[in-house]
Amino acid sequence: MPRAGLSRAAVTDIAVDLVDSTSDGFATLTLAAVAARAGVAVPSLYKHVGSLAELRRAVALVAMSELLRRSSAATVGVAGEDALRALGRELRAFASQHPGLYAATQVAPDLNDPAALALAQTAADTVVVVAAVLRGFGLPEARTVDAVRATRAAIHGFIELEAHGGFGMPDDVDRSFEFLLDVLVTGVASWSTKGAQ
Amino acid sequence: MPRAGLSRAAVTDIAVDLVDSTSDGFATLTLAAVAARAGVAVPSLYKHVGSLAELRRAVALVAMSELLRRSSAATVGVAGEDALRALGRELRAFASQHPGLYAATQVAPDLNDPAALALAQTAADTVVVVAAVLRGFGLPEARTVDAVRATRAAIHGFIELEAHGGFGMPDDVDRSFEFLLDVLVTGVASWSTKGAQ
DNA sequence: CGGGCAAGCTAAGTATATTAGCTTGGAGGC
DNA sequence: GCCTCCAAGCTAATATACTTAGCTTGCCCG
Repeated sequence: MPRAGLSRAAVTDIAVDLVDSTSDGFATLTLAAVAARAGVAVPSLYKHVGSLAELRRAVALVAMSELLRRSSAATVGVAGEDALRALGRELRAFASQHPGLYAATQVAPDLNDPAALALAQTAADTVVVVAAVLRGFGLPEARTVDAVRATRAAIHGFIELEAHGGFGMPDDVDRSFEFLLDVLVTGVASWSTKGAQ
Repeated sequence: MPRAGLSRAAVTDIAVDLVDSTSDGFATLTLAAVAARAGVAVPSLYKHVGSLAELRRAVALVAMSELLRRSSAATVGVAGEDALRALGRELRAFASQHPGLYAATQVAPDLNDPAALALAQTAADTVVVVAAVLRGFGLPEARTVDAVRATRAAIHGFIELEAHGGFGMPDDVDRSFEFLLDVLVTGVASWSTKGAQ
């Protein structure tokens, strides 16, 4: 029988596809599903991947990289309020189009894993994008970290609640998200002026 | 051998204890652990509980009830900005003191489960508390739903990121949370005046 | 004191990850 | 062109889950 010709990258690709194919794909990812898709017995996967947890972190890295790419792309050449709104809308769009991958980006980077460095680095890079977006608001240096955290929290929380059916009747969720962006813009801007006094 | 004298409530109590004893207790809850604690074989639990999923929803109901109780208690007799801040701090404190139970409150209420009604109702009640808190801001009627969602999203997102180690260096997370509350208060207040014009 | 029911049990089936050890396809050296 | 060797595959086995089926028996109620 011919060999499948797998590799770590090929296995990760399959896992990414599976995760991306359903909304809770990341939580329900199994080696059995990956092996079936690869046309291989389950233990064979261990030739390419150390464990299910490691595979999940590999998927997380792919997902986080895509999140970073889209965040950057959506905010180049835009500044201040417009950039913040664009970032928020892009993140929500990504989560809506790829709920499984968005869930994967929330994995806690495990240390003592070689790929953990790359994952932690990519995660840090996405935070840098948020910080860059907020730079246009002229916040006092000491408040930048706070503003980054507040921005991430607000957008992530909205995405999370929306994805998990946390909003009862769908009273026009788009408008609610725009409201959230308004609150963020107004709130952050107010701090920037306060701090400037 | 004497009987353990279990009941649905007793089993749920044990599960709640287990969930509450570790930070990721809800995700790692197993029937094996519950049975061990109860001094009973695993299949015996099915005399009291339909499935692991149902038990998790029972735990979710307990957790959500406690969240509702504390939310209400923290905001009675307070109004406007103070109420919003008190609500936020209380939710974060609850999540910090009972991370397992907080995670349980995020379970999606499953329909076609008798207990689902109670869970959905309790969840709705907590939303009512948020709505009541925001009433003091004099928002236009049409924006109330948006403001409730933005408030829940911001606070929940912060708690989630904090719990999952999403904040790199702990630059004083308390201050960041206060910043978030400032942003919320300012942002929501601005909308209330805008809407009044 | 006896009947019956529900609370417990064991046994078995399914699904999952993981480890150990074997087999062999196929590329690279001679 | 053949042979060697290694890694990519395999089967077998272990461990941990949930769940169902069917049996046994403790114990309440009449």
